[in-house]
Amino acid sequence: MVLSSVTLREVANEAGVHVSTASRALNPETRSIVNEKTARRVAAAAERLGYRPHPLARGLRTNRTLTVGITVPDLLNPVFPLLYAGAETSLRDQGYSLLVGAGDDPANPVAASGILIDRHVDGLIMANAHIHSSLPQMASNQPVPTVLVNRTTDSIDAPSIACDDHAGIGLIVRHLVELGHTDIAHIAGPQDISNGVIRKQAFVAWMHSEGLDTPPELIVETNGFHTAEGRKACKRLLDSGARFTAIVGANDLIALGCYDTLAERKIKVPADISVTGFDDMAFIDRVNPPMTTVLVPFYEMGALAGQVMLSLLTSDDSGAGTLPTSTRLRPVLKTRGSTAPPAGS
Amino acid sequence: MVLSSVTLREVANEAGVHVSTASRALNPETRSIVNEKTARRVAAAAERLGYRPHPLARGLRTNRTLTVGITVPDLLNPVFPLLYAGAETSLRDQGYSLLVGAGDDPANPVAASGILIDRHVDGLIMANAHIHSSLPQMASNQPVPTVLVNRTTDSIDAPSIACDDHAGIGLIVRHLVELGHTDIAHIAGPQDISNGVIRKQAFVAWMHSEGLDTPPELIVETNGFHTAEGRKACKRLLDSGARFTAIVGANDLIALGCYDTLAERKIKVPADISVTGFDDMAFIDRVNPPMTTVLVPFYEMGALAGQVMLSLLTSDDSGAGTLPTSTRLRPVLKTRGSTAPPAGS
DNA sequence: CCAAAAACTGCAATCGAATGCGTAAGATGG
DNA sequence: CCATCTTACGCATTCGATTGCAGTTTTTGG
Repeated sequence: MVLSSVTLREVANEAGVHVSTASRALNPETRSIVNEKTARRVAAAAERLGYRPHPLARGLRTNRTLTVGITVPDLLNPVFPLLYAGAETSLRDQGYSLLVGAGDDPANPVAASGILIDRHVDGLIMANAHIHSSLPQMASNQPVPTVLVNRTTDSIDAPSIACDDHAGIGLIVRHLVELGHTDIAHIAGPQDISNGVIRKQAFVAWMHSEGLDTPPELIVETNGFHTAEGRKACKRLLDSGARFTAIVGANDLIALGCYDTLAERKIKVPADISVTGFDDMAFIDRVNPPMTTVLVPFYEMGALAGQVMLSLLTSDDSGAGTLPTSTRLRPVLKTRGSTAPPAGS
Repeated sequence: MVLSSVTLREVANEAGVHVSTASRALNPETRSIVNEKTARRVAAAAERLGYRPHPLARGLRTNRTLTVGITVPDLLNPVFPLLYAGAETSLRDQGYSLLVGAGDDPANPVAASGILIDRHVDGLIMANAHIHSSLPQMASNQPVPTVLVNRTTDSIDAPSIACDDHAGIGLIVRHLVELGHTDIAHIAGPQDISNGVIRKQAFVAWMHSEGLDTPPELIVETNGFHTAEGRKACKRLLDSGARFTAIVGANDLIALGCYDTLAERKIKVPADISVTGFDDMAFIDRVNPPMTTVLVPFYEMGALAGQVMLSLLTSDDSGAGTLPTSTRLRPVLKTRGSTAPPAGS
C-alpha cells in the first residue's frame, strides 16, 4: 500500500463536491446523511487518488488519536511481549495502534504512562501497576480510560484482568503436598505489587488448608520478579538453616534464580529440593530441569484487555455507566521435571 | 507528572503576550527572537499552568510527529524486544516515541510499515526486511527516512546495521573444526532473508577455507527462523542418510528444533552430534544442554539504529547528502555444552 | 397546486500550535 | 534632531479534517 499526501480537499474537487460532503461521505458514521450516489462518487474519487485521512488533522479535531498506550514493567521478560501481542490483535482490527511504555519504577510509577498520556492516547492498558499506583489524571476533568492487566490495585478504579493467582498457588501447593512435601518454602515477590501479595497470602492460606505450617523463616521476600532477586532470596533461605524440601517461587524468573543458587551449592533439583515457578514463560519448559510451573494465559489476558478497552472507548456514557469489571483467568498446572517426592520418601 | 489541557493561548494570556510570542518563547529554536525577560515570563507561566504542547496540533503544523516506527518480524522471539529496547533508549532522550509494527509476511512485506507510515512516523527502523522488500514510498515525493537493522537488502537504499554474520559463522565453524569435526551439516534460514543467505554462504566459504567439503545433502533450507522449521529440517537431514557429527543451525530457534528431533530419535547432544545456534538469545544458556552459539549484540544494534535514525532526522539535507552507511557489529563465540569432540575421537 | 417536511449539500468556524510578514518601539549614528 | 537600522512583538494564515448551522432542492401530503 502506498501513502500519499492526498488531501480531502483534492478528493472533494475530484468528486465535484464540497470538502464537508466528502468528509461525511467517507465517514461511516455520517455516510447516511449524504446521497448514496454522491457518496459512491466520493468513495471512488478517494480510491482513485489513494486518499488516506491525515491522523493528526483528524485527531486534532475529534480529540481522539486511535492510539492506546500499554505500560509494561519489563519488555525483556517474555511474558510481556505476549501480553502486548494479545492486546494488539484485539485493537488493530478497530484501527487502533499501540504505544508501548516500559518501566517499573515504584518511586515514579507513572513515568511510562506520563509519556503516553502526553501523546494523547485514547486509553491506557496498565500492566505495571503498583499497589499504590495512582493514575495520572488530566488536570482538566476526565481521566484516561484505563484497564489494569496482569497486576491490579485498589487505588485505581478501573476494570482489571489478571490471573487467578490464588487458584494458581493452590495448584502448586497441592501438587507438592501430593508428592509428599510438608516443609515448603516460599520466595515471595515484591509486596508492593498485587501478584507478590496475593501469591504470598495464597501460599499461607493453602498451606494451612492442607494442615501444614508456614514458619516465618520459610517465607522470604524479594524486591523484584527477577532472576537475581531469586538467587539472593534462595541464599537467605539456605543460610537461615531452616529445613525444607521444596521452594515455591513467586514467578519463573525467581525460581530460575533458585536453580542458580542451588546449583552453586551442589544441591540437586528435584532430587534434594523441588522448585516451582509461576507464569510458564517461553522456554521455561526447556531449562534444566524443565520447570514445574503454572501457566498464566498472558496472550488471552492481553486480548481481553484490548477488548475491554474497546468497550470503554466506544461506550458513549463516559465512565459513569458500567462499573469496572474484574476478571480472573484460570491458571493451569504444568508438571515438569523440577518437582519430585522429597528425598526421605 | 500531570497532563492538562492547558493551551498555548492560556499561557500567552497568563504571561500577557500574544500566542505567537509565547510559541517562540517556548521553542528553543526561536527563543532568541524574543526578549529574554519576556521569554522567562512565558516560561514561568507555562510552568505554573502545567502547559504541555499538544502533539497533534504541533505535528499538523510542522509535519513531524516525533514518532519513529520499528517493524520486527516476531515479538515473541526475545531478541526483538532487545532490539526495541536499544532503539527506544536512543530515541527517547530526543523526545521520540516508538511505534511497533510486527509481521514477517514475505508476500506483503510492508504490511506492518504501512500502518506506521499511515500514522506519519518521522522515520522507520526496519528489522524485518526481505531480500526483495521495497519501501512503501510516499506517493508525493520523499520516502520516509529509513534504517535497516538486523536484516539487510539491496533493494532499499538505506543505512544498515547488522551483525557480521560471515565472521560469526567463521567462529562457529572454526570452533567445530578445532573440536575435530569434519562432517558438518548446516540448517540454513530462509533464502529470501539476508541472514539466511549470508550465513549459508559463509558456512560454505569457511568450510572450504578449512579444507572441508560441503556436500549438498548436508545443507538444508528452512522457511523460517523458527523451532518448528528446525525440527523438520533436522528430520530431513537425518532421513537423508548422510553422515555428519555436527549441525550448524542458522539461529538459536532452529538449533532448538534440532534438539527436539534429536531427542526424539535418542540421539545425544553433544555426545553423538554437536549442535550450534546463532543469536545467543535469552535463556539459551539454560536449555539442556546449554547451547554453544554466537552472541549477536541486538541491544547495541538497536541503540545504534536509533542513533543513525536521529542523525537522519536532524540532518537538514534531506537524503541527498550523506550516503548510507553500512555497519557490521562483531559477534562473540559462546562456547557451551552443546558442542564436543565427535564420537569417534 | 401549494405548504410543510424531509433530504442534501455548502459555508465557515474550529481544534492548537507554528510562522511569514508587517509594524511599533528603541537603539544608533551622522 | 532626524534618518536608519535593530529588536520585539502582534496579526493573520496555515496544517487537514470535522461539524453545527443555514440554505437549497426535492418529496410528501392535503
